[in-house]
Amino acid sequence: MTAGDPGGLDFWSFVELANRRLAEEYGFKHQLATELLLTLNRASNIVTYDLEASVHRPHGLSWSGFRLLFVTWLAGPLEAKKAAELTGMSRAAVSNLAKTLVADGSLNRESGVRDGRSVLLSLTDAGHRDMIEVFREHNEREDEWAGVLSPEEQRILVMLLDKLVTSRDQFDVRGRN
Amino acid sequence: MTAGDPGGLDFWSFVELANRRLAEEYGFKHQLATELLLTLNRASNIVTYDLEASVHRPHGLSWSGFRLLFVTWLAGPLEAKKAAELTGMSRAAVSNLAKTLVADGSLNRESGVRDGRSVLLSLTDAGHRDMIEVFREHNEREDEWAGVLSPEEQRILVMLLDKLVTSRDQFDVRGRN
DNA sequence: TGAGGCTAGTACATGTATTAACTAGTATCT
DNA sequence: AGATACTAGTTAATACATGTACTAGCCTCA
Repeated sequence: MTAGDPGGLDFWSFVELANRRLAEEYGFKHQLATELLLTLNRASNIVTYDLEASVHRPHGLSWSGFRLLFVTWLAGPLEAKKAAELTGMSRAAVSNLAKTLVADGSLNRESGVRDGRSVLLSLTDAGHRDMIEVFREHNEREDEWAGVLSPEEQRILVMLLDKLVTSRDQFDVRGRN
Repeated sequence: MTAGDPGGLDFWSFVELANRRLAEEYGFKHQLATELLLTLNRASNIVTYDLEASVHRPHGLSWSGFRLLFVTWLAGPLEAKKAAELTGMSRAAVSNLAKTLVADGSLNRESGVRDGRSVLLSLTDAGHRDMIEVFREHNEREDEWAGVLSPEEQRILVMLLDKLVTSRDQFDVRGRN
């Protein structure tokens, strides 16, 4: 083995090991960047997985399904395209998801009047009732997560994450269709 | 429409609108937590998607494929289970992915000697060469992303993200199998 | 030593994402 | 008005992750 016994590695000792080898053996330079993106990715995955498993699946919703209903709930009836932008999904994903949510009875889909191509999404009454309940649980869970940071820390974190993604106009970023 | 014309909504005005309605119309309390998790999720998705589209897909790798090869590269030959822990995937995902990466010729899979149930993953020579090149591009791209924050800000961000996920022992978090 | 329980990995069915190709409606420009 | 280009949405093929159920190997302890 080149890296010693990896049996006891946890995430942080892996990051440390990785950074050391990347720098010393291969001469890569941007270690802090690697560490940052690894940590960002991991934090998001852990939190998302927990919310989906503990809140949404028990209500028969996928994480994506929740996100789509959430923006539809709060941003009023909106076009599928807008929903895709706000949720960060592709238009095709919204189209597919909408189909199942309509079948489940939580979403309405009607053609737009101004633009005949567009589709307006809105919640059904049942969908609205469900969202209030699901979001109640979701919000409690979110608070448990966020609560390990002070409000000040939370604000800093939001600010830094925002800065990270909004400054991306500085280079050519690949986004979804 | 209950929410006014949503046509001009971008992510941040949506968050603002959502928070206002959640608080005023429905009486939900943990707005900062909602904002934090929405922002975290979004930042991670945007950065990940960009890296995958601009670096990994052109090399014929999925994001997950890259992650698996990455930990295998740096943490030496390791058991599939360990790889699952480090990448945050399920064991089944590692098993499936390994199958395709072995077929692609970048990964070796051999049975463990100590434990006959386990499987040891390691890079082939070709896989090793590929990783060096792919990671070079990956690391440059990471640096472009991280570079919009000062090193000090990057460190704070890493620290806060770490605090967020490592304090989770305080409550019962759902993790993958 | 052998029964029961545990663990690593895999196969399968399912769900859901992606891209690319397509349809149909809209906008523009002459 | 008509040709052309563009845009919204859907569909189809494909990729991949999940949970569940299973197999096979290990461990313990009586």
